[in-house]
Amino acid sequence: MDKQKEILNAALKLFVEFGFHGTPTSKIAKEAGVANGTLFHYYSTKEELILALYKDIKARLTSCMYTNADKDKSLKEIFKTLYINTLEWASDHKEEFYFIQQFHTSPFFSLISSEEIEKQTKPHLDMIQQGIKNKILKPLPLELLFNLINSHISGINQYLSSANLTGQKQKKVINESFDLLWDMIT
Amino acid sequence: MDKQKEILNAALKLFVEFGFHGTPTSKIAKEAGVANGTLFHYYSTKEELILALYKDIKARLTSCMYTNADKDKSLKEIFKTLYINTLEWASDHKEEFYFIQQFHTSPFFSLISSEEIEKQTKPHLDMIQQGIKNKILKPLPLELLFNLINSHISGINQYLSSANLTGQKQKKVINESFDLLWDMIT
DNA sequence: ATCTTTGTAGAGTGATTAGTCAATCTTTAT
DNA sequence: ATAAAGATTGACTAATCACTCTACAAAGAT
Repeated sequence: MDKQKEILNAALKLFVEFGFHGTPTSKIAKEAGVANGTLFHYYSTKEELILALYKDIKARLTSCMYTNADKDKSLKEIFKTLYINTLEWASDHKEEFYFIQQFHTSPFFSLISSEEIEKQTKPHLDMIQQGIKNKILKPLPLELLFNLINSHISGINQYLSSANLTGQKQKKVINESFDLLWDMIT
Repeated sequence: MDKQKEILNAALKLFVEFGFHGTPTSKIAKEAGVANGTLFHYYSTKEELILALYKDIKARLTSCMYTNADKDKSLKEIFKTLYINTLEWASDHKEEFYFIQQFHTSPFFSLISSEEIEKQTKPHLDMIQQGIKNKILKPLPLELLFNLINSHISGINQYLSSANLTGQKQKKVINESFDLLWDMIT
């Protein structure tokens, strides 16, 4: 077992349950089954651990999000693939997805450089811009469309989390809610 | 000046900036211009203060939200009034609105009883149900529509927060985004 | 085999924190 | 005017926390 990963796993679990400052590093170490000092061997401060955890989770989400989003597909198909991938990842990684939201409304979010944020959002903004240029998407402000899509996904995820549906029904909701979104922005 | 209100104001400001556990009660007292003990005179624990602040802000939002939402108006008009009121309140009370989101993705949210939550959401769910019954809204699951509307508002608010528009343009965005939402759910 | 680097441990530390308490001040009721 | 109740203070405390430090073990390189 990789102790560093154990630390990240433990931190995720505890942060989601007790919050960032509500989780002492000592408890993280204990939950991970490592000594106190080991945690600080990998992450020299608690803040560094939090940021590393965020980046790790974000990277895993991004990676999963783009699977099967082949460039030869139509824009709508690509959009839909990203949409479905995101919601299914969220459903399979509830703690991780919750952590991202928790992080975004925490003081730690301001520690992420604007370049880092841009690097993450740029591909999506580019896609949207392309959609507008090709007259597929409505000629609304880029950021507005972006926020609309993101919050729509977040809303559907909240619904799926609260209503415990079977895999079949969940897929149906994801598919139909995509159409709602697509109709709204095209 | 009411010291209790000063404490809530200071707590709001600091919680938004530094997070719940990142803000010591001593700093709240100092920011509020009161002694340490005074804070604990009004709120016997920090947790109690956090919950009181949430309930206070939520009550103010709810109160503002329903102004001019007269019952003789059509459902669409009522929906639109609530929509606009919420977004304008959010724009005029950025810290408060941010605090609500921060609270919802914090461990403290689980301390709000389900009755309290239901009391807050019931009126909205009832309105949606009425809309479905009257065949105005699409026959989608109640909770789905509810989450869709909420997250739509949250998305528009995020856009308005980042794009610093003039009052005029902001009103235009609010109005037009309502139409997008309304078309989606009807 | 020996040296170097890296990983791991856990007791220890100084600073910080939520909450207490006894003393004073202010307001209200009679 | 006086008593009772409530408000305010700030020093104090016991607990907790992030982080350090020294010692030791494991692994890799030469």
